[in-house]
Amino acid sequence: MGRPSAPLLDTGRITTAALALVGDSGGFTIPLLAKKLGVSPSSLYNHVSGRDEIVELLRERAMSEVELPPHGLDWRETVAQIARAYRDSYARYPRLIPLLTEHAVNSAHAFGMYNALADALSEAEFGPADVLNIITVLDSFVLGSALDLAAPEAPWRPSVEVGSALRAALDTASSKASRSDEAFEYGLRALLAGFDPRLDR
Amino acid sequence: MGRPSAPLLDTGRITTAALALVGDSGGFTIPLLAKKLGVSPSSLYNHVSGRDEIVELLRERAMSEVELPPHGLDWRETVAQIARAYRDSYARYPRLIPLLTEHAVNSAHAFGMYNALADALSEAEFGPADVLNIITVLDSFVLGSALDLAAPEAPWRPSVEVGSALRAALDTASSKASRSDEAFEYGLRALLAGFDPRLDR
DNA sequence: CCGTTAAAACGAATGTGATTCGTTAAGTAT
DNA sequence: ATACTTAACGAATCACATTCGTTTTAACGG
Repeated sequence: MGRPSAPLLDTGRITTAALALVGDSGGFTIPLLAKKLGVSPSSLYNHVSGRDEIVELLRERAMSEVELPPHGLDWRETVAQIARAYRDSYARYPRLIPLLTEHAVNSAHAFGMYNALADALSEAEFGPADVLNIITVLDSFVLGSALDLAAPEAPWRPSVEVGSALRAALDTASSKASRSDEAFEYGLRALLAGFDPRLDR
Repeated sequence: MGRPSAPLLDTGRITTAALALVGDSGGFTIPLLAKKLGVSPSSLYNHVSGRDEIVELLRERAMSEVELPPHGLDWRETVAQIARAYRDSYARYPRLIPLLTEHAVNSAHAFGMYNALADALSEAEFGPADVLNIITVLDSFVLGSALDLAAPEAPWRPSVEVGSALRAALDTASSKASRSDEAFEYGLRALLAGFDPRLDR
C-alpha cells in the first residue's frame, strides 16, 4: 500500500478510538484498535511507541476534562469542586481505571490539578505537610471511588452470612451508580469536615 | 510422567507461589508460576479453572489476614482498627492491587469484614443508609490508599510547572512508603472526625 | 524540476502468554 | 482384579504485542 496521501492516523485519532474501545467493552487490544481504525496493527507503531504510551494518552485525555474552578473560592468549595471534577472524569470511563493503575502517573494535567489544590489549601491556614497529606488523601479517595464505580456488578449481593445490620444497610441501596455517587458525596463531606487547619497535625 | 505418587500441587501451594511471584516482581504469569512450582503450565489446570481463579485465591489469601477487633469497642476504634488491618493486608503486597481491580469482589472474608463494620456502626446511632455509605467510603479510601502505595515510584517528582505551594508540600515528603502511611492515618482521622451519627444525612 | 530523505502504510515473522486436548500412570472404590 | 478418577505431561492452538523489511509517496533542498 505505501504511504497514503493523507495520513490515516495521528495520536488524537488513536486516543479517541482507544477510549471508545475501553468504554464499550473494556477490551483494549492493539488488534482491535487497529481494526477500529481501519488499519494494520503495525501501523500504530509509526505514531506511538507501544501500548503503554496509548494508555498514557488515555490518562491525559481523561485528565484534560477536569475543569479547575476559579480562584478566590473558599478552600472547601475549591477542594470539593476539584474532587468532583476529578472523580467525574474517571466515572465517565470506568473501565479505564484498571488500566491506569498499572503504571506511574506523569500527567501534566494532573500536576495542574495538584497545583490548584496546593494553592487553595496554602491560602487557607494549612501548612505544607498538611497540604501534601490532604492532596494524597483526596487522590486516594477519588481513585478508590472510581474503582468502586467500575466494579463490574454485584459485590453487594453476597451469598451467605449477612448479619441484620449489613442486610438493612444493603437494602437501602438503589442502583449501583447512584449508590456510588451518594457514597462519594458522603465521603467528601466527611473529609472536608474532618480536615481542619486548626487541628494542624 | 503420569500421575505422581504424592500430588505436586494444591490450591494452597499455588496461591503461596503466586503471591511470592507478585511480591517479588509483580510479574505473575502462568509459565513463571509453573516454573516456580517445578511443574508444567498445563498441570495447573487440574487444580484451578484458569488465571482468574488464581487471582481470586490471592484476594482471599490477602483478605484472610485481616484480623477483626473484639466486640464492644467504641465505634471509632472498631472502624479504625478494621481500616488499618484492611489496608495493611494490601500494603503487604502492593503489586497485587492492580490485579485485583480487574474483577469483581466476591470474597467471603470481605463480607465478614463488612458485617463487623455494619454491626459496630449500627450499635452506634448510625442509620442503615449511613452504614452503607460509610462502608463504601472506607472501602474506596482503603483501596485508593493501597493503590497510592503501589504506585511505582515518583508520581511526586514532576518535571515542570510546580508552584511554590506544591513545591513546599512536596519538600516535606520523606520516603514514599512513610508518606503514604502518614497520609492514610491523616485521612482516616479526618473521616472519623467527619462521620457523625448526629449529622445523620 | 529532480533527487534525496523521511514518513506512513503494509505483511510477515517472532516471542510470550493462556488455554485445550490427548496420553500416561498412579491412586481409589467396587 | 477391573473400572474410574486424578494429576501429571507434551504438543498444539489462539491471541496479543512488537519488530523488521518493503513499498509508496509526501516534503524538502538544490
